[in-house]
Amino acid sequence: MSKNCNFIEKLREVGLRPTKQRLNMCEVLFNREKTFHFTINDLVQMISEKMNQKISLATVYNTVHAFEKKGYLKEISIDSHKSYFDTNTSAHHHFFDEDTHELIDCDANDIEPVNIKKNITGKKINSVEVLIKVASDNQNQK
Amino acid sequence: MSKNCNFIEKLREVGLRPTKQRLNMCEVLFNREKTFHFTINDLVQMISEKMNQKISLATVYNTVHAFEKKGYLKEISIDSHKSYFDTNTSAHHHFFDEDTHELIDCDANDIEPVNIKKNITGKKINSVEVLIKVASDNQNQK
DNA sequence: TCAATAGTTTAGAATTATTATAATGTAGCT
DNA sequence: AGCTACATTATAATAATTCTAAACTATTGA
Repeated sequence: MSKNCNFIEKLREVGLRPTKQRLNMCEVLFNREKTFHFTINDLVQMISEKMNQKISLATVYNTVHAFEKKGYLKEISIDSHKSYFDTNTSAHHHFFDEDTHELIDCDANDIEPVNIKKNITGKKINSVEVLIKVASDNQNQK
Repeated sequence: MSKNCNFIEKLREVGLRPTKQRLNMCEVLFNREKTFHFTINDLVQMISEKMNQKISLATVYNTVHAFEKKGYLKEISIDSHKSYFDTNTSAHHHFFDEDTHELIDCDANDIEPVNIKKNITGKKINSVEVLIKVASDNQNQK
């Protein structure tokens, strides 16, 4: 339950009220060792299970976006039909497994810093993201 | 009109029938100097103008996907709400202007080859894509 | 040249992901 | 306890995309 207190703190800090739903979301999202990648649908499922009752889709969308705006979650674009989110909000890159549709973090030393020689005049670089798509080695790959 | 013949050839080669609609799409897509980035909606607009009559959305979707499957177009994921396509199907990277929502090609020498030190066992790398998000330098950026 | 057929186009319906709405509920303050 | 502002909810609305089935057209071969 002490972690629960932490989540209450966390939510307060960013100006979100610690509601039952949000605390359950926190548990699912942040109470884990490793980075967690998910779609909204995944999350609705998992929270519902944890609460042992249905949570509204709208709540999950709203809250995920609130977390995102506050910098607790990061959106990742891989394919245009689904939004993936990442609990690791630091700058990092990804592998995407085209067979399983799974996202895997690269850590900083898996990949050398990307060296960009050109820049767009009057614009500043906000982010640099590398996406490495992988698939089964042997058989016919799509 | 000779370019039109080329397009007929091109389509035949990949097993697509050269219909009025597809030839107009070819004109819009491939009859240009520089790489072209577009969304389906952009394209419907432009083809309709060229034909001086409405083209069905479904036709554009079908044909874009046919071109994509045949390797004439490449899809690029930037934000999860829109699909962008690119007439440059070679491996290359992109700038995305968050102010104007414009995509800009990097050419090979704008960016040093990305050096990946980790690999996922049993998987082969299909593609490595870098997306550099840029926005106005001066004022408040989102 | 013409008809058969296999692939195409089309409008509109269906689907899916996401966002908006408006009523009801709840946290935090007094 | 009760007020107020913010949250949650079910449902409706919107947007992008895909499906469907009927009408159409390019190609082939008689």
